[in-house]
Amino acid sequence: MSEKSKQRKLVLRERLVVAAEARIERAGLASLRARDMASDAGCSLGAIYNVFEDLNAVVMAVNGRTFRKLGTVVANSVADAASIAPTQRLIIMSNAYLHFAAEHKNLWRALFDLQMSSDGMVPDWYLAALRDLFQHIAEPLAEIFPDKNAADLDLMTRALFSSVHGIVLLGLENRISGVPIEKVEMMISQVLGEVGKKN
Amino acid sequence: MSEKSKQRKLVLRERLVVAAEARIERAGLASLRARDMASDAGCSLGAIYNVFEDLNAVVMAVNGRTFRKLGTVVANSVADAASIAPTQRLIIMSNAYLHFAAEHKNLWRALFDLQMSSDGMVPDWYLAALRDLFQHIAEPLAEIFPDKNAADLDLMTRALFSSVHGIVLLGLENRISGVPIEKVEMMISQVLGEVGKKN
DNA sequence: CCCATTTATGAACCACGTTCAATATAGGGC
DNA sequence: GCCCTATATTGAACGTGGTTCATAAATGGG
Repeated sequence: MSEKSKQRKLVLRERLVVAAEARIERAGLASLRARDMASDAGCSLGAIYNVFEDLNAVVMAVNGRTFRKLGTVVANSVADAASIAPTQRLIIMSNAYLHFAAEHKNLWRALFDLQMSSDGMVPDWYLAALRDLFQHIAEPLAEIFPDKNAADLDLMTRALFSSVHGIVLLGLENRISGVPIEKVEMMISQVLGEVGKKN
Repeated sequence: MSEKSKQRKLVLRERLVVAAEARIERAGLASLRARDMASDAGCSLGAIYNVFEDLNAVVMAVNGRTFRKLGTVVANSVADAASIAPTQRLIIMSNAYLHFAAEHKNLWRALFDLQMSSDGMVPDWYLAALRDLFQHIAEPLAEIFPDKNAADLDLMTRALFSSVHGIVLLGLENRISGVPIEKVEMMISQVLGEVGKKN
């Protein structure tokens, strides 16, 4: 395969990912259609399968972008906050997470709605992005609990991430909550604030 | 429509729900097929649509049963625990929630995977079941925080339910955690334990 | 027993992801 | 520039699965 071919392949992949992302963002993962994507990207239906394994792979690529954006947003939220108390930093990051989820609800949901656990193949970038996210949480936690060992810290990191994720998830699910976003912020602060009271 | 007709309709509904439940429990919501359900229940394909609006409605009926079972399990876990400290009661209920989810993973996931928020119609029994669940959580919380008003308690109830839900959700999602169930119990205890330390 | 009305049936319809035989294009040797 | 082969592109066709509906069977009152 010539260099030009690889280049065109890459360009088409990009066009397809952009098209898929726009569709998902606008109308949700469930309404993504191969034929729509193809016409958005200005290629034939079959062309999708020349550059991607299947639709799932396209969505995974979209999820990759989303995950990177999410990571950036969370990291930036505490970038210049070295002097802020660790509990506050946790709350700030969680609020960044909440607002990203609220502003890109459909893209954010796609991160978790796409099932991939079935065949056990989780791509490396997914695990890496998750590790990065966890690392940002573990840091303030290590300040709050300087005596905890690595395993305990890891467990607490996962516990808190999961808690915040759950609050955001159900908070944005209007069938369950119908709670305005400021209330969701308060819920996060409540749970994290209690943890921050040390032992 | 005669009385006998209504009776037969009800019987068929029941047979279909049982068939759907078995399929979902065994292989997950995503693998439920109308044709399979019909042959399991010993009726024709079209008969499904005589007694249910569509497949979604069948799954909603299954979810109704699951939700009732879940409510019973959680309620029973603290039925004879009036003398136990409220924080412990919260932990016991959460573990009951965790174990129900772990033992009926596919049925439990179906509770949340089925999208219904789109057309805003949430059935009454769903909201009622949720209210019941929240009530069980609010009770120990009211003991821990006797000074909080109803609105604050409600917020904290939702926050803690969401937290536990998130921990269970990501804890059972092997792509993210791969954490054994005892560790998930520990995470729940950690988060709830901190809250239980009062103010 | 007959006819009207209700109920059940499954073949057919449609939407979609995916495939693949047919077509178009590209590239290299002369 | 001209073939010819290899590679890439295409979109019609296939398989699957939810849903519908014309037709057939069953039901029940007179």
